[in-house]
Amino acid sequence: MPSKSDNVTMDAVYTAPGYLFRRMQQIAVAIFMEECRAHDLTPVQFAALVAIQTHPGIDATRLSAVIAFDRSTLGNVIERLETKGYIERKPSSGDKRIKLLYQTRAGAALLREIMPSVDRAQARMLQPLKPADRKTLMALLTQLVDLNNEASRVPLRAEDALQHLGRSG
Amino acid sequence: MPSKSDNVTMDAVYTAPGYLFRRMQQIAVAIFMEECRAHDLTPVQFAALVAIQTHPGIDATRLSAVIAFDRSTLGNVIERLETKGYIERKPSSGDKRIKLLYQTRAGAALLREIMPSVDRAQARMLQPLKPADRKTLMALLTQLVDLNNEASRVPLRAEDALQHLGRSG
DNA sequence: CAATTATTGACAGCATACTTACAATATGGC
DNA sequence: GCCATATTGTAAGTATGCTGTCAATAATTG
Repeated sequence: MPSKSDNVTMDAVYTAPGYLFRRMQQIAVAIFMEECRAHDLTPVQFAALVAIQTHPGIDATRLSAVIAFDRSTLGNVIERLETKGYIERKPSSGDKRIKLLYQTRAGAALLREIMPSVDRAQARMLQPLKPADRKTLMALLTQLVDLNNEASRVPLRAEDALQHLGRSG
Repeated sequence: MPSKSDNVTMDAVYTAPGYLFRRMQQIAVAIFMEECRAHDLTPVQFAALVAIQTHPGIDATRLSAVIAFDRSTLGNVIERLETKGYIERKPSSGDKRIKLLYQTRAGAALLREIMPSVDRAQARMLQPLKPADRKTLMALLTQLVDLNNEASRVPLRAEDALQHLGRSG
């Protein structure tokens, strides 16, 4: 606690949860990019590619809900994945507004190849902690993200994709 | 654990530390922006403003080390703070390359006014957890960020600013 | 069935975050 | 003092992440 109420110190930044979350995110991205450099795939593109593989024929709006991504941003991500040949966009026969997303053979191959690097990256992020502490941190973070889901601008809606699978074509 | 080794599920995304860190960062920024909407200041701009108040006459390179920010990004952040009238850039008498950063009266006033909102935002981020769990999470996260400091592209170097105070003019 | 409302994808704009490159300037060794 | 090297700020380019808006199309409702 600072001695004077109007004298802000750097502790107001360094001990703030928001600062630590941003810092950890920076570190996580740096480690991911370092491990996956050879595969030319960002963390976001990886998540999108996995989601498209898991939910073939999903559309962009539902994809954004499945990986808790902003829809506007996702458009560019999809475009990059398409340019690189990892996914395809096909018009829907039922709904002329939407474009269905499918993984290509190259996309599936890339995902197989990159998994070890991704696993290494994820392990490296937590490596400095003792195993028990890693579990504690992940448990608390999982809880917190879940309980704060509605606070983010793009809440996670993992179920929407399943609804979709039951209707479109 | 998936039953087939080549069949990736969304768990590969949802349980990955990197995904949780990104998600938590999204949530933290959303909460900060919501609480501080009236003050027209982003989390990054807030950190920069605090650092400039704490280290008057710091230059951009040292500032980037003090708040663990990319130097290129920081150029734009500084420009926005200057445009809004919260800081000033003055040439250094000793080194013609650098521009020294100072907080304006308006910047100091803004910082005073915004602190309650910032505190509220930081509290809200952790609120869903029990008090004991908040402490545990912050302690582990502080450790992890510190131990992973060198892994990020812009490691935190809090001391550099102090070195600077002892030489420039 | 027609009119309102909602959804979808695209786009423009702002703000981080990082990479590389560059010009101006400092600093070091010689 | 001169030259190789390093530092500083800036800019261009890429990639998220968000806010809006818009047109096309669907779905709903009177």
